[in-house]
Amino acid sequence: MSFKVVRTRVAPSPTGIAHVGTLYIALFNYAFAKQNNGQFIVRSEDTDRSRYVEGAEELVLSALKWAGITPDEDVEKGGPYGPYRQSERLKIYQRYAQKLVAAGQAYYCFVTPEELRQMREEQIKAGRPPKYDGRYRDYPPEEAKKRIDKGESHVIRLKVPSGKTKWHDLIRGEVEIDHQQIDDQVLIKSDGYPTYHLAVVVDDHLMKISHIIRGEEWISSTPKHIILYDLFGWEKPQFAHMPLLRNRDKSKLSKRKNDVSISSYQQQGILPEALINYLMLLGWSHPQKKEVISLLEFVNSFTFDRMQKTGPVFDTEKLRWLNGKYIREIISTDDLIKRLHKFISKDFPTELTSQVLPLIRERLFLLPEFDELTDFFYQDIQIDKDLLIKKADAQLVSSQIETTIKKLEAISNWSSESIEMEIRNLQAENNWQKSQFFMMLRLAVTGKKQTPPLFETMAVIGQTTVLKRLQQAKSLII
RNA sequence: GGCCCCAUCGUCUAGUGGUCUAGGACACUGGGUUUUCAUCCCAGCAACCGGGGUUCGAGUCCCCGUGGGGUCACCA
Repeated sequence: MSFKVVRTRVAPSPTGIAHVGTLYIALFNYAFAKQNNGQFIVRSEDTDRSRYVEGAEELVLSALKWAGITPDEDVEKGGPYGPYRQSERLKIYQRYAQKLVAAGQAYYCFVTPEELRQMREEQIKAGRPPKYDGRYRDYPPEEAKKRIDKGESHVIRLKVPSGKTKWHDLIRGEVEIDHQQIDDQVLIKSDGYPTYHLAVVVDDHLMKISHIIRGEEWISSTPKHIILYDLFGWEKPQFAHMPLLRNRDKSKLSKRKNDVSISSYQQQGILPEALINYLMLLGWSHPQKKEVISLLEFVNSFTFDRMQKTGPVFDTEKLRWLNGKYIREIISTDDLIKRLHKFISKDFPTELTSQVLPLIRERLFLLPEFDELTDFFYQDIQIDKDLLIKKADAQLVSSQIETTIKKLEAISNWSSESIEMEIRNLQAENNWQKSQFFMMLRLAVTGKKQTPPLFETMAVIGQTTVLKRLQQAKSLII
């Protein structure tokens, strides 16, 4: 290996949403580059004008940054090997394609897409594999030039040599593919844009990419790329083909069958750390079996030999657990408050945050759940009368509330400790059933069956409001 | 269909010939703590795709099946 610096890249095509699959691949590229003090690059693969979506580029970049996968070079910040947008590099691809034509390693082809389609149909009908028949392979260049000068539509195809391509894949070991499987690839389309295969090789070489870490779907295309490296006489990068993320039915992860948009996880209140952590665990495992892993730890401990070759199912039930774990154990309180900010209802009284947060933190798995866990602290509540008297008759409940009100009214230092003392004494003195009495109070004071611990909750709600709610509950019963 | 890749609990995975009556995590079930829920703790359920080899010994190596996936575009 004579690449002096490890440089990796991810090359999304701006065709819509920021996809978790892109983040997955980016994560491993980033980690490997950083581990080796190298650079991680994001290149925009926008050579398909028909699928181009305005704004998609920024979407991907901002999603990567949100996740902490910050590129060293990209379309926005540039870098020494720009431009990083393929549509701005058209002349470069043309030049290299022409070199191949001049060397007799590529050729002009005038078959139209319609003719190709027909050709394939006939081949399939005849039970043969659909393949370009190479009819312009040996077409005289002078003839071709004439037709081009007349303005005839054409493409440039690679004259794929016979033989086999073999490479050592960092994840899969030796892989060998016969060139028989490969058509004479189109290098330059009739619109003058390069195809992926030409552009990716030219750019990766020019941008000094040392390691190509990409999805398994590219394995069968790898010979096309290696052939080009060889034809140009360029040093070949290392290849690592990652397992493909799957749907539940094991098919390739798709937006039809799965939530694949990074922004959707942002909106659901998934922390970037949790998402990244979850992604690390798909196909890779920590040598000490750790499961909660920071990006930095991942960068330091990643190795290709711990990669699994099977495509993992992208099943996010574990992601939710990880998110809760980060919320309650990993990130700091101040940090949590910051992240909660855009999810908290505008009516929420900010001054309550520090008191409420400790009470609901361990109940919080997704950031937006904050509101439903805390609304009764500051909003008017609805009390279900039937639930109040479900475990005891109305008369008893009424007297329970009345006595409780008296006791609570008398408290001069309103705190969870003083509340607890009064209420526990009350329960013991009257020998009321604990679960009935406490649940009744909970319902009366919060309107909910499930809340944080009662005394602490009451302490936060405040003496006046608690008493008011108890009165209200009592009036419901009579 | 050709070619390529892959195959351990429902899911994510550990496992690189013997320590595997296969370990962990999520989920699920039961129990404990507890005024509810949640957290936490404990326990349980649950897998080496099948068949042949190689070997004293195979989840681990080889072959054949089977199954799944990917790919065969002027999309990436």
